[in-house]
Amino acid sequence: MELALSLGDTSKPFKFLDKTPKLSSKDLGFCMGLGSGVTASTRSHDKLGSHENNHQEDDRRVSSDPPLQLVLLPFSPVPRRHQPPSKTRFPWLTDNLVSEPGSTEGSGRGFDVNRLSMDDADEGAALSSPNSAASSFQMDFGIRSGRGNKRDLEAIEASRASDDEENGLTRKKLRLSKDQSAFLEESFKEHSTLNPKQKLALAKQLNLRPRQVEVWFQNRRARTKLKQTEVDCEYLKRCCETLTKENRRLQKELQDLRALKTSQPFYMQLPATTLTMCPSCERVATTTTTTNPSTSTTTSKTVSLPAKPRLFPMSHGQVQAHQAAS
DNA sequence: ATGTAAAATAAACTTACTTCA
DNA sequence: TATGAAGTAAGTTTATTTTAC
Repeated sequence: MELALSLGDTSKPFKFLDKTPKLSSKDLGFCMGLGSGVTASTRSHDKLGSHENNHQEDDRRVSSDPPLQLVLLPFSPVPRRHQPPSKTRFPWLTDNLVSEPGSTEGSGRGFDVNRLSMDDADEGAALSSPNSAASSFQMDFGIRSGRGNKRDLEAIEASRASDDEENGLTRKKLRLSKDQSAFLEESFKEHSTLNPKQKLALAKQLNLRPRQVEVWFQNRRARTKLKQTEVDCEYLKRCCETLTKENRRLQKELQDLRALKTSQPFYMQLPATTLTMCPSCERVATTTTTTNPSTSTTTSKTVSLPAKPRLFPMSHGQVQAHQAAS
């Protein structure tokens, strides 16, 4: 049994899951593939769900079982490096925001990361407004005088703390405000990873350091993966229960058939037969093993049958025909 | 209602690895 | 081919919040 996880990156679907459901760009969902197969090689540090670097290995998978795929919400397409950004309703998540001269996109938001060099921006997000995190929020992130809740005040403290850190004082770890978190969540729904420009823009927008935004996304991805793993475990548990039930049922059926066999002697002459059904064409192949008493050798032959296996004993005529054939 | 320890959560850090120029 | 920068996943640490008592 093989489990593969895709945490939102449908740009790189599992190669062995050919029946990946098509998701629209607006779909929010996770993908999980479940199938049996053999991996020719696995990396020593094989990471759960880290499929993006395993394409070649995926290509070598051998599986005849139809895969099962679980789609969960929310889906978050992951833009890879050097991949063109997908359409987004977050202008700060597009390269258009900062690149095209003459472009009006992003200008209305009141920031343009092109004005910042990499270093300037990196430091600037934290230093832009040393003592007024609230007032510097371009999008008015909820820290309003007189109404500030606890977390809002913490956000102010966070800003000051980052200043302290950069002044060489002890860094104090503080939580982001609800609005900041919500904003980051919305961004995460659009892109679970950020390119540097997006990171800078988001940091500036939220009055956070780019490093804080980066860490938040890293942690968010980890949380997503953890939750997905929990969901997967539950799903596999249910699969296991179902298969256990089926196994018990088949064992009982086998027991019944054996009892029937002892009560009807002509069965004694029948060789042991293994039925195998091709999952694609649904044709049944039987592998019949006969033992020659005189030579004590075992011979096998495979017979393809057009129909599904019969669950009832053959008629007397059929038995005779079978014996004649063998 | 209040205090406190334990558990849970989330921000930040470290390390190992991959990709790419 | 070697190398360093950049980015990410995974694991860990630690500050803060929540919960149970």
